[in-house]
Amino acid sequence: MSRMPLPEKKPSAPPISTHTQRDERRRKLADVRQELVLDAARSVFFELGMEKTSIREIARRAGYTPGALYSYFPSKEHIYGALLGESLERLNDRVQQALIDAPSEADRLRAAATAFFEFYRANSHDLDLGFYLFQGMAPRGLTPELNTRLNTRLRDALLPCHGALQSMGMSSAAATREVTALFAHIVGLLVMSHTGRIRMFGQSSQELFDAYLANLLKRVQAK
Amino acid sequence: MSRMPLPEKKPSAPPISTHTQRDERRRKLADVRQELVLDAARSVFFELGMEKTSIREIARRAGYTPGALYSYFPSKEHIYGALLGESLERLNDRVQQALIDAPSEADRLRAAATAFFEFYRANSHDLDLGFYLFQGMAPRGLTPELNTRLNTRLRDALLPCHGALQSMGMSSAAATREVTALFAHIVGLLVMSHTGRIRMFGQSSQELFDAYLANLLKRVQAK
Amino acid sequence: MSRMPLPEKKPSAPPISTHTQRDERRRKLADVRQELVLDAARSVFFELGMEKTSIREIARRAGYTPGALYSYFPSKEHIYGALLGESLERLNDRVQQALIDAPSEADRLRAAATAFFEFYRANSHDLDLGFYLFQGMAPRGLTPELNTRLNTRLRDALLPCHGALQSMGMSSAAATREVTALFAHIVGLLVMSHTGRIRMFGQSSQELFDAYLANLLKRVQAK
Amino acid sequence: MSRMPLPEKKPSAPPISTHTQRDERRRKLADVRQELVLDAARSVFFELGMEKTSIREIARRAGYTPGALYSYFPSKEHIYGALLGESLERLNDRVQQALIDAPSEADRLRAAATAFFEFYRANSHDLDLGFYLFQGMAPRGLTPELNTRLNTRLRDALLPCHGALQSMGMSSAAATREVTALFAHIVGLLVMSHTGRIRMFGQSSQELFDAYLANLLKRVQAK
DNA sequence: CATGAATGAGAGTTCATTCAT
DNA sequence: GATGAATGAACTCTCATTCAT
Repeated sequence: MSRMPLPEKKPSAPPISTHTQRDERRRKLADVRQELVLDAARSVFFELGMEKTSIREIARRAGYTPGALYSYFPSKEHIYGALLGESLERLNDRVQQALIDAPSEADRLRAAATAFFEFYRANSHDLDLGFYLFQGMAPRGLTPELNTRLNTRLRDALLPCHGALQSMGMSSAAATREVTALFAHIVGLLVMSHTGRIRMFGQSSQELFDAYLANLLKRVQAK
Repeated sequence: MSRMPLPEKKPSAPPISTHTQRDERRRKLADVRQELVLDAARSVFFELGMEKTSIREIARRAGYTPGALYSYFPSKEHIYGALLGESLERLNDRVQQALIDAPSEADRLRAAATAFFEFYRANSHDLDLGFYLFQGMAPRGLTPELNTRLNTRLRDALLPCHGALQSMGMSSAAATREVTALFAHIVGLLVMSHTGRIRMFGQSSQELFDAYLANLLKRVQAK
Repeated sequence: MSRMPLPEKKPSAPPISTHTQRDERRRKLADVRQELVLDAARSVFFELGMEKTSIREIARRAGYTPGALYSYFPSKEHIYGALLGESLERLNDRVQQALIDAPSEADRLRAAATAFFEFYRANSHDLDLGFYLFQGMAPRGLTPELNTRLNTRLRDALLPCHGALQSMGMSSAAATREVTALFAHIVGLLVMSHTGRIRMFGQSSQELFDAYLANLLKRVQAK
Repeated sequence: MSRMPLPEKKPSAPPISTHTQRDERRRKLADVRQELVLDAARSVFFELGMEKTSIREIARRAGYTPGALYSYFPSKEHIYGALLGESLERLNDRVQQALIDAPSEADRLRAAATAFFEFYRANSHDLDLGFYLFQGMAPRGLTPELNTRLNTRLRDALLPCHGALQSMGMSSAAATREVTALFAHIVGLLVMSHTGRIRMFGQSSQELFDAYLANLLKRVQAK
């Protein structure tokens, strides 16, 4: 990402903006402004939820008029796509962070899985984002490229768990199966927590998660 | 209201419509028509999804004008409520059916859980219905009574699993915990199956469910 | 209004319902039920106001279905017409009542005018009724006969004032002028009281009415 | 963004649109269009009356789609509010105009009151506007600020009468009382004129107003 | 007389998106 | 790049009235 400095090039010439330089500046500005729109979108979406989020409101908070947003994103769906992208980056950050001080493989598994669970437990709206966009295999109105990128980042977030399981002696296939199940369990717990079903049974999603994780570890170590 | 019995039949007398008879006929007609509306609603909803379902479209398919629906249901949400109600009845039917030929308690657990899982796997829209209405503990625009009824029926569908677990020696509290986890796992698997995440990992929700169930049984029997 | 008893007529004959008798009975029943509808209409209208009054709600309170009301009144407007008719009867009753113990002509004027004012001050909805129906000279959807009857009863309620003024020496023309002005003043005060304009000026409609009446009396007696 | 000042004028240079100029032009255009909507609204309202005035019809006449009106006004009530605002401005204009050539205080009172009366007599729909919005102290869906502004302008229109009465020796409190009564009388006369009640009594609202005013003047001067 | 299902017209409002400027 | 006016389609819901039964 860093750019090599050019030590000497036309030192006497007045600093004329070249095409590339100007383009770069522009792109940077555009990026900053796009980020501004995303910030607004996130704030709206986190405050009002998916259904009540409107282009108008996002524009208002970003200090733009509705039409302006279409310079940055081709549709509402793409804004959500970008938000989801950011969300997945944050998720990966958390998971990586959690791994730093994990001595054993078992600790790595526990740390990564817990970070994953905690991320979505604490930020339920990030979960909503994913659900909104992944209704059926064809993610709403997104480009296949974006879709692939998002999928990859989701996988990435689960990779440490997979790695740990393998390191603990599991075959890759078995590890994948376990990771998928773990993922599903987490999602299930959180969805049901959101919709109040877990409270209905007098349970706590956290305890249930811990129990699942403990069982998983036991299973792995038993082999 | 009681009617004198006529010892000797008057076979020639024409069958006089009593009040109750007429009322009954009417109620049946009304029920039929309400069911017609629900059929239309279900078809719209299953085809277009919750978000794109509109009163207009339901009415169109039912052969009514939009306003007419309001004779049958006081609001759009109530139509969903009725749909969900039916769905839960079907779910309970399946679960009960599955229990009929289950000799052992372990079989009962397996049968009930599998029926539950299969119901939603095969009818993914029924799962959507529940999600739409249970956004947060306060189901959209439903009366608390209806809400309670729906919750109860959901619980009912899981009761056999709970019973089986207890019969196998679990405490009630532990059984509840396991049932909740089972429920969450099923929901997680199905939600992720819907959204293509499971295929993404090259897995099958059915196999994952079987594995979860097997583990659960092993855990129970180990005690 | 009383009905002559028929001392002896066919004492031996079995009491066969004649056409007229049956019709009479029917009419009475119809009247009773019509009154029931009006009671319901009044209660709705007084509670919810003109705008929120609906045929449905009236029917509901009267224990009928909407369609049934059309047996009694050809339109919503006619129900209002009937309500206004009743209202004017009550108004006349009050005015007549007030006159009973009025010794002098001045007292009669004061009593009648005050009764009129008080009636509408205390029952603001009765005023609304009149306004709703008399939008422009063509009273909404009423028959000319009903309209004339209503106008007559309104006049009747003001007649005592007119009479008193004449008895105090005014010409009929002058008395009419004064009565009209008095009526207008009352209506103005009440309308403005309704809409909060009088409070806005820190005044009370009652005091203003008293002042107007005092001035009127002074003017009459000065002649 | 700053532009180097050119000491020597380039008289041939074309007039460059500055930001402010463009903004101004835009605002003017917007104002014109808003006025267009108001014109349409007024025409609908004056033709069909308040109750039958719909956003759709206003839009149709203004050459817009319904949704477009919401760029100009946040709700139907706000359109009425704007209409009433204009109306009150016109009223105040008339009153001020009438005061110009009034030599004495008595003339001022007469001129102001007559202008007020005449305004509403000649433009009965302006009176309706006020009534629609001031149903109860809380003008429908208006902001408190707009409400206050409207109230103030109404008061303003009556202020000259108040001032004249004071100048003629009345206390402020007494003047307020008289102005309120005058206002009520005018409203009463006009309302009853509208609804045909005054014609019913063979009277003319104008003569009755003159008589009231004459009496008021007499009372003031008698003191 | 009464029902109650149904009509049909219409209400106000919202919103993603477009596009001339 | 940004504006903001405008579209056009859609939304849920309400209501007086009608009419076969």
